[in-house]
Amino acid sequence: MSAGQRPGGRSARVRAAVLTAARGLLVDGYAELTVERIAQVAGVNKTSVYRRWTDLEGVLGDLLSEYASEVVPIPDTGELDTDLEELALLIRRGMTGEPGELITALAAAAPRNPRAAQIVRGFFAERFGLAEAVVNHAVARGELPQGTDARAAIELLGAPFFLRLLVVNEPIDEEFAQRIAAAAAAALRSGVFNPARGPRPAMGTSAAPPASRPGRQSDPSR
Amino acid sequence: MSAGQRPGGRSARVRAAVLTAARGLLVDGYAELTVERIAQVAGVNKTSVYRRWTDLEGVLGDLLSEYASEVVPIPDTGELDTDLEELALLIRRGMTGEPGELITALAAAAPRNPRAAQIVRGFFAERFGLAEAVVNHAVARGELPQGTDARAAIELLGAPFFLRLLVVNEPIDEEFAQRIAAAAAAALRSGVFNPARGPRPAMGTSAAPPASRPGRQSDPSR
DNA sequence: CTCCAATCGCAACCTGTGTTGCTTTTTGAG
DNA sequence: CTCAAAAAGCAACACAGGTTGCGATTGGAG
Repeated sequence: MSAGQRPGGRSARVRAAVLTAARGLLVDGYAELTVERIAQVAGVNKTSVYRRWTDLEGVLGDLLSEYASEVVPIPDTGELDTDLEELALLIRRGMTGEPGELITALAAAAPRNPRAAQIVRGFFAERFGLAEAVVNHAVARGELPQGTDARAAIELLGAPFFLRLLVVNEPIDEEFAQRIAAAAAAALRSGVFNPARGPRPAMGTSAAPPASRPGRQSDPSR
Repeated sequence: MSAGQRPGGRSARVRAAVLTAARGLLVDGYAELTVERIAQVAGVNKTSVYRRWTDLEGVLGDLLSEYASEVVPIPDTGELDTDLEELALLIRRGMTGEPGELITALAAAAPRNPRAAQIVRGFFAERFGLAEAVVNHAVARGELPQGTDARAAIELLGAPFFLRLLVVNEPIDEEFAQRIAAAAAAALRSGVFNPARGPRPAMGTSAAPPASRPGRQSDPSR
């Protein structure tokens, strides 16, 4: 066996040039981003880009995987509230600036591009999985009951960032992050994510009638 | 000088045909959706579509505005928890099936298409605004303190649905909706959404400063 | 019923994305 | 240094999305 791939000099140079160019163009927004322009800026022929990455989204995926390989320091301050706050601030940093653009672009491509969808899904599956440690530590510490649904809690914590980034397009500042963290902490402590109680919060009064549809408007019209 | 627009017979027929065709194609997913195909299915020339709607996203926007004009019965059961649960189930219904595809498509187009972004933003600004009533009612009822940030609470409630719809692509079932509602209720009661800052026990309600207009924020920084 | 403007259909055309076949350069083992 | 394979460059092309100009239809006021 001989002659496998060959990531030697030029190939590496082309690859680096393309990724750098893509990164540079990305800050001008996804709207301006196109394979041809990337190739042009990189001083490379567009066929090279298409052959190596297939797609614009392939290039973006490569960029994202650089972030994915960065080690994120999952907070472990010894207390749930501060851990959650640190985590929220971390998420915030990963959602603003360049990585934010990257996520936006890939998320936008996802509905039309299965590979892009896969990339996004995989990335956040991993990230969320790591973040669950914050909740699990609190469980181990006795701050939260055993069996707390860490995944659901992390989803609750992360979701508002996506809402602002992808839909509402409002600024994501530190105060916002802090408030989300506090909300997640409150939800966690309320026992909502405890499998034993089910979705019922059981705060005060259990006077709610057991009717399946307690409200008055149940409108099947559509 | 007369003759304004003319939404008479044929125009109306074309419009209806296009929207129906778009709706029909949408269920096969956004990936299959294109102006040319819509025109073809509608039995209409593509130029007609482009002239009237400019864009594929324009057509989608029209479809969405049909939903927007539907009256949504904001829950008012007399209790915060059940109101939130009803609301969450309502959101769930608006996120699954056809409207879900519609939202997905428009959100995906948004980063490249300012008009699409505007449509999505406007739609949810209105919807969220209506939903705030649930929180405000609870405030009026004394279940929550004056000045509770209804908007933030509704964002917290809605966000997880978007996360699942747009990035993680996981099923959005009723149990999920119920749990999110419970989490939002817990966060609300914890006082996280009070302007006073810091978690306070709810229900207390005495130290409310004499704000001139209850539940009205004059300057949401823009 | 008549007639004009609004609207639609049609066909040609422009543009940018992505593909293909082939040539040229580069790499790295022998 | 030599040379075969790998990768990049180049140019022509295919094709879908979108635009434009013009003639044909149609709606509705008079």
